[in-house]
Amino acid sequence: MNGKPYIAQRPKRADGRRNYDAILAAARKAFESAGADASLEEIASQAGVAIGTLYRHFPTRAALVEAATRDGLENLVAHAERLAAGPDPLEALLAWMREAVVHFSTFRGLVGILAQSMYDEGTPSHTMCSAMHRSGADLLRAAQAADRVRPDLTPDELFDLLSGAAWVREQATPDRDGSARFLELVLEGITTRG
Amino acid sequence: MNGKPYIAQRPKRADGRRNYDAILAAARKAFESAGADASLEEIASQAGVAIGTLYRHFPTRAALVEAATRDGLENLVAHAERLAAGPDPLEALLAWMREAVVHFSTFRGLVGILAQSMYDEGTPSHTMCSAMHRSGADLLRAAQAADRVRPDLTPDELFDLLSGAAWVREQATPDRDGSARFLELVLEGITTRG
DNA sequence: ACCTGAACACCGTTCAAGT
DNA sequence: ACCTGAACACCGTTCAAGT
Repeated sequence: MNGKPYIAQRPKRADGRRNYDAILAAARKAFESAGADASLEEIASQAGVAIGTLYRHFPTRAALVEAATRDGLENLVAHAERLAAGPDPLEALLAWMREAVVHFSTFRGLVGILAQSMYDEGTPSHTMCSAMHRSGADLLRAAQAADRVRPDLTPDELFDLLSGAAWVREQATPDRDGSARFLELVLEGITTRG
Repeated sequence: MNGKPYIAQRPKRADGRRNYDAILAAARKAFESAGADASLEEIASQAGVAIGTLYRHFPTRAALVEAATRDGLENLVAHAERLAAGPDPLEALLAWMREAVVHFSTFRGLVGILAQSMYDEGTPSHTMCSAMHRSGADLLRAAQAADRVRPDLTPDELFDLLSGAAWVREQATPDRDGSARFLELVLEGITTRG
């Protein structure tokens, strides 16, 4: 429909770059403690800038969230490539799944944003999400080719399972995090048994 | 910590009851279209009452959500009892799980509220949630006693799986709802195979 | 090119005045 | 016992004025 979604860019001028970095650092801290709907005014004030400066660099909340989580998604993609080179395609997939669940639940509300991004091209994180989606799909295909995962499982279904696990983790309290067990149970359902 | 959570009560006076019902109807509609964080002012205005009247009946958003979903949870408990009387304990559990997932995802944000209520006694829906939790646990225990479900699955784990499925459904668009398949895959992981 | 902060809009929440 | 709506607070968002 509309044009390309706005992707935040690190400014070239020194003062702009300093503020950009300070806002991102404050945003990550705020998201982790208050979730994806943390107060933008609070973030600006923690970063020591006026609210207009935050909006100049990140015109929408989605752009700020995307910038704050870009590194993590890139790491996930890079790690998938390293894992794909390993000997055991099932172990590679499982290790990546565990890592993905942890990243998806970095802060409350993130997994919902990622799930929407996956299927909405109008979203800042859509491109990164698609790349990550492809990484996971590649690992899945390899594990299926080796007859270690049921052949009828699609990449979309894999991501529903991962997102569900991440959501459980996002809801968890330190004393009660069911996401590891959740993933374990899911794996029982998708791995092939001899 | 603090006293009992406030549970909304249907008033005795006719005008109060009329408003109470109108607010609930408007709230259900608003929650379904805008999620659990729908505008309260909009709900009051749709119900034809002043904002103060909404607050008089439902002093917190949680109280309004609880009142709007109380019937559904009661039905779920009642249905569990009927199912428990049936001949096949696995079928009973599965039927109830499917129904629970649908109810948990009545509107965006509900499953998160329910998940919190399950473990936070300070919440209006805690009592209802606990009753529902017991219903599910009973069906689970019966299916395990019949050797149809893995014996090491706990009720808390069952609810994590149900909540994850409901969350996937909550995110879904009409053309893409992966929750049925999600549940199917989960069932592969928890049923015992001969 | 970047920053500031006042200004406006919207919504949640409370409460004094009413019937 | 219940209703009304003004009042206050808080936050998102824009924009004119500045460097």
